[in-house]
Amino acid sequence: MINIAAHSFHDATAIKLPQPAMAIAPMMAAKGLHSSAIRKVACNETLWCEGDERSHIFVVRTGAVCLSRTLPNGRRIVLDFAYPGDIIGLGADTQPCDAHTVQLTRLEAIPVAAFKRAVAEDPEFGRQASIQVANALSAAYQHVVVISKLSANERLASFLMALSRRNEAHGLSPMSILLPMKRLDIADFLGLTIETVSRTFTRFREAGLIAMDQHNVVVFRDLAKLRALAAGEGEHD
Amino acid sequence: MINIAAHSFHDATAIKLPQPAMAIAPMMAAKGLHSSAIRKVACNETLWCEGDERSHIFVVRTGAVCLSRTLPNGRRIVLDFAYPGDIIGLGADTQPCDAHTVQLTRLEAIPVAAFKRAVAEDPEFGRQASIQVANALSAAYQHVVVISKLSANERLASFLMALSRRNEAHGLSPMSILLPMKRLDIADFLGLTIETVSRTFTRFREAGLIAMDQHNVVVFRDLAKLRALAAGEGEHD
DNA sequence: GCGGTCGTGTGACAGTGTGTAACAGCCTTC
DNA sequence: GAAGGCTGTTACACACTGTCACACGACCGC
Repeated sequence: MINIAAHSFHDATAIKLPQPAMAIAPMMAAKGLHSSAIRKVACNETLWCEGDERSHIFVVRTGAVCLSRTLPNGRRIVLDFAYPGDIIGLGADTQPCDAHTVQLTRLEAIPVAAFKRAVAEDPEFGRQASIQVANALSAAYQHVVVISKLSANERLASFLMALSRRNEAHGLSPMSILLPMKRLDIADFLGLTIETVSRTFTRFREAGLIAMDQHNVVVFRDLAKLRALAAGEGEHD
Repeated sequence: MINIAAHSFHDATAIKLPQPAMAIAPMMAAKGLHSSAIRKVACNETLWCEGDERSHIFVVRTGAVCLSRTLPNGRRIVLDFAYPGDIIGLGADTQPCDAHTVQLTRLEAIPVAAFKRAVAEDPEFGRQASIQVANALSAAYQHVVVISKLSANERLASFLMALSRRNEAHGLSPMSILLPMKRLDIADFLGLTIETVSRTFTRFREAGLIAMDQHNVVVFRDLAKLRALAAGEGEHD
């Protein structure tokens, strides 16, 4: 359930935070762990459920994965999204959340046994994995901040800016992003309803902050203002 | 910033989750790490700030510590509380949050260097520390759930029941708890305002769910209903 | 005693976001 | 091309929580 990309979800405190320690990815490649089978998974398929014994570590190749929890009465919370390049399933032996695809997704599946062998052989490898978990924790803290103290406008801006920064980190343009998930997933991630998300998109369009030709493509028109919103500097105070 | 006790903040999903792996505490004792100096810290003192290099791992002996983040505009979010027996400061080398005391607190301070030596000597020790971080992540996920999907009533119930369970786990009565922190800390932890927290306490009293002679002592009168509330089973749906 | 601060509790009111609903656009299916 | 399902958008009344204001008690120094 550890999601390296989660670490990019830092707007309010982006400057202070350590860089995502991606060192583990090349280490995994060097160990031949990437030779594992590649799975092609349809949209809306469950990878694991909360409480499951962890069986594999997954590396997302294409598509997107959604990490969530569900309350007894059916209310769902999205804890994180995993995008291509992200590693999910690090951490404890018992899954702390559900994981399901939100698109047609290709994954590399690394059996936990193989992963643990690699850790046992090379302590540095285990150390890198721990750093990823610590980064995920820091990202979860940031998620708490976003949900508990930001307005709907600020939350959506924070979400969009995280994706923009992710694009930038991957050598793509930060001026536009592609939303692989549905409005409901965004709403459940930001602790809002689907209607509020929809309304906020509309407000951003009307205010000239963004432009949208399609439902899943966002072009940024005023990155500075969006970043200020995302950092919680706008509106109140 | 890792807080073992945080793990007890699981009401909605308590059954599914692994037991707090306290194995690391006796291991630390066995390694003589506990021989470190004990610090007596006044109320409202800062132990570290977000972004600081980690210098010590702390074991709380008495009192209570509050882990928080602050937004650029001054809005504060409490991420967790650490109580006697809890270990804080595990995880990454850069602190992901602030830490300050909310009471007169006695702490054992273990220098990071000594801790790292112990990890290098004994991989199992490092593994136990990683498990603590993973547990803290699971607790942070639960915090996201509480804040994003529960009502004010449910949030406060969730908080009170976590403390009740903690008492139970420590061999004390689950029927009453002591609140070491102020209303403002509780409010910032639950993503509410101090007024809402105050009103919710009053509502609980009037509904016969709790009794309070003093501001910081809560006696539970209807644990079953409170637990249902905490699990998000009450009210809506 | 007095006046000050701090923490807490309570009331009136406003505002944000929600719930419910209807509707539009796009896709698949027949 | 029509029917139906899914996703997204918009409108409006309502509820919950936040904001602002003030009262109360405990504690402290004068």
